Amino acid sequence: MSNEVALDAVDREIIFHLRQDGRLTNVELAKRVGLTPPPCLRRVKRLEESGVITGYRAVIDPAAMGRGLEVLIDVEIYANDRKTVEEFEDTVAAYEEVIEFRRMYGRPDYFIRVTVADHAAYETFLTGRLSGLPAVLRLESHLPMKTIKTY
Amino acid sequence: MSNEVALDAVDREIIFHLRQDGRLTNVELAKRVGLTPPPCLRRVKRLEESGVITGYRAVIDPAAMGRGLEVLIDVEIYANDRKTVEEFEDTVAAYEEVIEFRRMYGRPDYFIRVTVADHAAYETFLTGRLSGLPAVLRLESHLPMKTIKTY
DNA sequence: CAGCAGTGCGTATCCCCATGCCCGACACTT
DNA sequence: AAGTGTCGGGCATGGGGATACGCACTGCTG
Repeated sequence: MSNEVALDAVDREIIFHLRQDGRLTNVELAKRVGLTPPPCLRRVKRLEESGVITGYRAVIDPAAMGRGLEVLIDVEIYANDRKTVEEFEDTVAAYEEVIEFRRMYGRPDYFIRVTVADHAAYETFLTGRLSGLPAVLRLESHLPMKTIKTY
Repeated sequence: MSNEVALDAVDREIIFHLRQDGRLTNVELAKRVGLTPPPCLRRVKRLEESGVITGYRAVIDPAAMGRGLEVLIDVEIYANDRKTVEEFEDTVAAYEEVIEFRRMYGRPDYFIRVTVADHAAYETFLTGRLSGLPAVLRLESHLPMKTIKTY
C-alpha cells in the first residue's frame, strides 16, 4: 500500500470519471477511457491499493439531513496548559455538527466548520457547546452568503 | 425530483452506509440495514430521485494528484463597481487550484480554499493569479498545521 | 368494516459484469 | 538477436446482482 505511484494520462482519466460517478461499472469506465475492461480493472485496482483512490462515497444533500446551514468559525484559545488544549480538541472533534476542524499556524488558532439546521440551531450550538469551553478565548463566526464554487 | 421527503430511520441508515461505501451492492446494503433487496432498492432509488443522494464519488488522495498543500484564504475587495466584482468572481472560480469559493457576510468578503502541490506552487499561485486581480484589496493566507477532523 | 396506500417479502429470471488466462506488441537491456 | 518486463487485448465463464411481479401485512380513513 502507498507505494510511490506515477500517474499517467489514462490513470488521470480514470480518476476523473470515477470522481464524477463512483458507481461506474468497469466496462463503462473502460469504454470511456479507451481501454478494454481487463487492463482498466487492473489500473483501478492498482489505484485503490496504492492509496490514490481512498474510497467511494455517496454525496448527500445537507438540507435533506437537516444540515442546511454551514458556518465557518475562527477560534482563538488560551495557549495555556497542554491538558486543557487537548481536551478542547477532543471535545470539539466529537461534536457531530463539526464537519471540519483544523489547527492553524498563526491566527486563528483553530478553524472549525459546522453544519446545523438553521440559525436557531447554530445559536444553540454556539452558546451551548463552543462558548462554554474553558480553553476558548475568542470565537468569530463567518456566514457564507453565496457559494460560488465548491468541491 | 426534489419532493419534500421525510427520512425515517431506515433511510438514514441507508445513507449512513452509502456514505461510507458508495459502491455497496444493493444486496449487501439491504443486509446491513435489515431489509431484503427489493424494498432496499426502492428506497435508494427514491432517495436518488428526490435529490437526497446527489451522486457518488471516488475519493482521491490529494497528495497523489500533486495537491498536497491546502491553504485557506480570506479576501477583501474594493466594493466598487459591479463589473469588476463579477470579473473577480468568474476569474477566481475558474482557477483549478480553487476548491471552494464563497462570498461571505461581513468580513472577509470572500473565502477561498486552494490546493496546490507545495509552498512554491502556492507562492506562484498567489502572486501570479490572485494578487494581481484588480478587485483585490487584501489577502490573508491561513495555513493548516494539523487536521483534527475532516468530513 | 371495507377499501386503500404504503411497505416489506419471496421468488424467479435474465443479463451483465468481474475476473482469470493467455497471447501479442513494444521497448529496453545485455 | 534473444531475453525480459510492462501493458493492452481477446475470450470465456461463472456468478452475483438488479429488478419485475405478485402477495401479505398493517394502519388509516371514510
